[in-house]
Amino acid sequence: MSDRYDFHAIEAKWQRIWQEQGAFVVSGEGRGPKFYLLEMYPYPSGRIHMGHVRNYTIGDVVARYKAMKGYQVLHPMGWDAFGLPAENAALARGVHPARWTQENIGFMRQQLRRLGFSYDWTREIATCEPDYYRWNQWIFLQMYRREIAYRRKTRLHWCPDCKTTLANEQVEGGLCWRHGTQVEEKEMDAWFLRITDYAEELLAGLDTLAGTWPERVLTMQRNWIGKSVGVEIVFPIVGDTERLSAFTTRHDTVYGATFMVLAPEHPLARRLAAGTPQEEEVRRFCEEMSRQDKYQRTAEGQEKTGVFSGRHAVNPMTGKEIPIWIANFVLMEYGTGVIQAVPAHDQRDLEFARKYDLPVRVVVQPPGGSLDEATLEEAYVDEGVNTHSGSFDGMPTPRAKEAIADFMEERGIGRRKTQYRLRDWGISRQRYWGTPIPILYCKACGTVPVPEEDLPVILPTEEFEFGGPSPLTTYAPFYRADCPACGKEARRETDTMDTFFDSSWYFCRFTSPKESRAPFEASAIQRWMPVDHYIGGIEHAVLHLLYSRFFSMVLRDLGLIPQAEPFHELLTQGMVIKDGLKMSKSHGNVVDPDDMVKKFGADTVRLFILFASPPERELEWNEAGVEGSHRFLNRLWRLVHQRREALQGDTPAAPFAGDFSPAAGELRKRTHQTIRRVTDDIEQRLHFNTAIAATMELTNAVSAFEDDGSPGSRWALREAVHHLVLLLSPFAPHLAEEVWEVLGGQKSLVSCPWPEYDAEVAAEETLTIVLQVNGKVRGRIQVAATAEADQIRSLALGDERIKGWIGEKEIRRVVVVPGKLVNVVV
RNA sequence: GCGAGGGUGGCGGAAUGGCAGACGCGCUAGAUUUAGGAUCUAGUGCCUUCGGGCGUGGGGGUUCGAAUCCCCCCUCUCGCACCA
Repeated sequence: MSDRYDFHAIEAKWQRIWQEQGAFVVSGEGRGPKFYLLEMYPYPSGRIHMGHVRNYTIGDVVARYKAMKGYQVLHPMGWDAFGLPAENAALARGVHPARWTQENIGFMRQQLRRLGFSYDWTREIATCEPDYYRWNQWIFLQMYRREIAYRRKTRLHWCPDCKTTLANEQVEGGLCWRHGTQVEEKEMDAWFLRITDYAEELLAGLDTLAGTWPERVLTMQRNWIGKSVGVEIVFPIVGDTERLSAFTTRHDTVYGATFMVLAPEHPLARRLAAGTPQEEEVRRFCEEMSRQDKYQRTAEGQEKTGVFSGRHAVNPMTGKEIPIWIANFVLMEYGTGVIQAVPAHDQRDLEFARKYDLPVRVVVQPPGGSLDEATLEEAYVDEGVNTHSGSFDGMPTPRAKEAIADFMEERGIGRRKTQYRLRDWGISRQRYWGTPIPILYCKACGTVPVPEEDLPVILPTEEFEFGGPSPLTTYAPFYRADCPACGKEARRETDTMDTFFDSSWYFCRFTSPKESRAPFEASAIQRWMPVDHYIGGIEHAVLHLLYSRFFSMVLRDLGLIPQAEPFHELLTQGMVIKDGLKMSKSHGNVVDPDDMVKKFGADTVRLFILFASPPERELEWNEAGVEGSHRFLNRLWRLVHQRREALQGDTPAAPFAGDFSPAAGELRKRTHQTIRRVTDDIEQRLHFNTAIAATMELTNAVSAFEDDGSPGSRWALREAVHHLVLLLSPFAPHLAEEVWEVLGGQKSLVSCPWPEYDAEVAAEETLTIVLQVNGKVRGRIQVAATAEADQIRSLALGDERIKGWIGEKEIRRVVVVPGKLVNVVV
């Protein structure tokens, strides 16, 4: 053993040994209960970034810790290998997306290996391999058969930079999630997955995840699903056979509906106005609206504008005729694209009514209040008691809702309805680098699924021209096919799948990645699913995590997996920050993990990342802090090196029968207290920063310990260092292994059990009691841990300093908290 | 606007009703060294008349005791955003 901490040599050595031993390979029914630990697999963009390193380091600590605790740990890694950046790279550098992707995977795999992560590399998958994507196609066919996958023509979000359509979830405030480009609208045929069929279960499942998923993610998914319970009310149109249906959650206010409003895109908007004096005005308004950017037009705070359609509807409850308007603030996508406007009880409707001088009618009074419709400035939106509502007068809001809904259903005026904000998931992408959708279009037979035995539909990897439309659309060997039903010529679907399809079930594939007859093997799924602990970035709170939950429900309904929720515990790690900004290329503040590993070693980088901040919080990158972590590892190295002679000998596994000096006893106490602290910090809240701080304190105690050469002293020293190394091994595994070997450890730490603490040794025999007078600290005393409250009380009152502070004052109360403090109130 | 999470030394952070600032960084002084951005030792919240006083975004409250619980306000980050 050299006296220099040669981290390059040490890390390379142990990475080789782990690989040779297959230290992390999982096969068969291993010892112990299962633990499936997964980190979100990366897109092979070219290089690992600090966010990956953080994500995977956190996961690796948990994996190594659980393995030492006796679990059989499944800890796989793979590549989310389809996607647009590969095509962009092809355009920019003339490299085929397949080659670019493969090269990136090769490079990034080496980067991950150099960080010493405990992956079972025999299970590595890449979604761009036919072995993988054929099962995308197979799952798609099962969905098609069950009508979960369907095709329809619709308006879709189109990103001009991606040159493809986007799912609702991929549009953020009207901008492309990847490019930040204004998203356009395009009408086209596309494949959808009926995620809305699972809206209710997706919502209900969130309740079962409370406690194991962050509240933030649950809220985001709840908001995204956006459930509303209400009534769809039918309003006849005067002089027309058409009727208007409007969804509302406030059917209790229907008596106050004094006008109707249609979205400008509503198909009836222009037709209703035809032949009225307003026809021209309506035409102009609708055209102007269609020219405006929809996201700006429908943004909150936008001035409400509209036009009268020239026609009237009938309020089915009052029988009164009410005008039909067309306005910018009504969305065609939500509900029916028509609203009943109740200005007294809806702020938007009130603003609109005041602007265009439409009637306001109060039908709900707050408790004790009396709203005046002539002077009302703010809509009353809370619950109250119905008024001016015919036979429903005097009913409190919840009862009025029930009674009015019943009444409407009996008369056929309306029906109860649950509305969701969630839309079906559009998965068609007009791109090349993705899974081909296994569908054929035959002139005679129509839409025909590719027979399962013909899978996979292979994505051709010829040297195409990239940059324009997908080369699949012009490459005849791909799109030309025979119809499996009639044998005549058919055209193959040339759209590929959204890559979120790939990632919605990859965690299942890891359980049996080589399975060739099915997407995964039943017994492997039984053993390993669900993922016990899933770790990744918050950016997938809605996208990937919602889609994966949906897929799991579908796979369960297909009888392929036992349970619906795929991820038991979820940890969303915080961002890596530098100079107050997210570390990213666009901010120009990127620190390359490779540079750091070269300069300080993988163990240092891992340790710093874990030490600087708890996992769920942001992490401020600070190179001085990295040096601090490096110094700590160096200090530990030197400590072992300097005391090498003393440290070799009987391991603490062999109990020591003799006596310990007071100093040795003190060190043993610290050792066992540290085991307890580190274990609790990992187990209870994954706070690695405080766990590492505890190991630093023990290191300091070992440094300060003066070895008197006696057998007891030697034994206590060895015990401390042995345990210290075990405790550090999940964080800095290479150094720990190397030191362990020096200490005389016979086998790799990977197969060593996590240390247990001895509660008796860890116990404090005396405690420091804080003495307070009126809540202010005025002194401290040492008492035996076994001391009773009465004893502590009299010791405290007898203390000279405390006597001085009490003086002549009258003691009003003495609070004694055994083991903690005494507070004298005067 | 609604929802979630934050605000503690010069910095990252610790303490979840009981000693505020563990641990680390940085800084100061000293030792050692040819030298050091290496190592070791000591110190390091602010004020102080050296008794002590003040201090966890601000204000109020509960309590013997509050960074921690409750109410109001300010502020930052993220998500949703005219959803009927």
